[in-house]
Amino acid sequence: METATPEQPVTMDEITALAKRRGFIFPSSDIYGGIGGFYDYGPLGSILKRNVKAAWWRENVELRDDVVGFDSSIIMHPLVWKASGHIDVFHDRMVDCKVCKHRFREDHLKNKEQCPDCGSKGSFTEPRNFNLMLRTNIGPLEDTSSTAYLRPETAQGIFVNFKNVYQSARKRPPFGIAQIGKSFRNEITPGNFTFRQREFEQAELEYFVPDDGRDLEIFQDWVARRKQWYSDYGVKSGRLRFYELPDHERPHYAKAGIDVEYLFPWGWGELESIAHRGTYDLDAHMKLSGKDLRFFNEVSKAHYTPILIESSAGMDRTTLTMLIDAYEKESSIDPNGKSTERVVLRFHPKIAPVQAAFFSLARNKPELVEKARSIERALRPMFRTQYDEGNIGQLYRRQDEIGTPLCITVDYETLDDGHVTVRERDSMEQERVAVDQIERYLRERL
RNA sequence: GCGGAAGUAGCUCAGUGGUAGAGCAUCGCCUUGCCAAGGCGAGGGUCGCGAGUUCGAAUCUCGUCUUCCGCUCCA
Repeated sequence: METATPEQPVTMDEITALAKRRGFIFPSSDIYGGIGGFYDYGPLGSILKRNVKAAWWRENVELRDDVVGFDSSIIMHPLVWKASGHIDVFHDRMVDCKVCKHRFREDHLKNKEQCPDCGSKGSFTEPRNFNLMLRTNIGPLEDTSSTAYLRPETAQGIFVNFKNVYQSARKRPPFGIAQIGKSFRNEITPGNFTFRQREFEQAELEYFVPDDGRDLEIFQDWVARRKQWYSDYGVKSGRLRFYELPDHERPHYAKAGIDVEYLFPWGWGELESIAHRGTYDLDAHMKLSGKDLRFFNEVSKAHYTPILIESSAGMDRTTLTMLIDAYEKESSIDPNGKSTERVVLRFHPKIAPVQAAFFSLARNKPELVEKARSIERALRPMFRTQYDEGNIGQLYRRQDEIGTPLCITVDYETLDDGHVTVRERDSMEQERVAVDQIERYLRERL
């Protein structure tokens, strides 16, 4: 069990408990005992994740004239995975040593009879296939000719549509193609809540660069953009690092690579990988498909394969990061001298599942209830709102725990002076605002 | 995959062979009325699942599944 540290005082127990209690994330198929590596997003979690994805899409597609969006199918032609190398890489034949229980790739063993770790002879199991791609069958016959794979990454859908996209969108390098979608991997050991799942969602941007020597500059520019994005959405800088991959951790064709990592309660974990991939991916598809995916350089009068700068971010991991990073537990002493605790999620207003909650100070006074409900109803088209009623202290705490930035309360005076109380989540400070100004007030703050 | 631990209400747990419980949470009513946990009431569990032993199993036995921790594996 991980321990709380000054840098990351939250424990995963607190996060998973809150996630379930408030309806962010549940184990998949809960009533059947769950299924390892799969999770479901509840009413609040589904909005949170949607908001995270929308924030990524807004920044990397909508606000850029050099990036276009894309959405490819999950199942593709099996040859796609042949060209990408996934069928070979993800198809390792593994043997286990029955004595020391260690597992090895068969093709990595120098001596097929002797275990390199414990020296036992003849202790290996029969080689078994470890296919990390999830498999299915196309058509009703379950024979090998119909085997297909659920994509282990979304990127290949972009590569194989590369020509369709740039021709129809009339783009030439430098330009990017972005996609958010589900991917699947038969992870041997899923774990750490939604961090390592067998079904997960990726946001990938494939940026195609001309052969004019600006590839490393564009790579660095992208890293800076991503830094800014995490910072804009309030991820604490002390819990975020950009790990530069040394030569031996990168593929031979890659000139640079950076992992974006977050300090999770169990340690540093990868959120996103930013990679210089050279011409590797397009070359591979050109070779297997026989299609020409090159451009013509008008200056050098030569054909060239665009260089690829890839950014691949895990949306479930980013959502989990937002949940963990926003989590704070405050202890204070109330006026009666009693120690009291407050759990608050300090979400950025753009990703908070509920942006503004509206209360009636009394639930058994119909005129207050109706007033609060009608204000909430009027603002619902503009903001993510919620109506609630009851003990005011409880209402505030409940909204704190789901990260609602602003609470608006209708009280007895509202009926006389037309003002409501607005209470801010982080400072807990209150101010009176005229009802006819409330929309403008929220617009400035959310 | 290996080792260890744990599965009883939404949550935290009590209950060691004899009619399934508590606190919190949820819902309703009352009360209070700006920073939670005042009153009354209600709903909610084939005790993870399956066999076995027994007159009788949450409890004993076996199997199985799931989760967590550590290792292993893995980008």
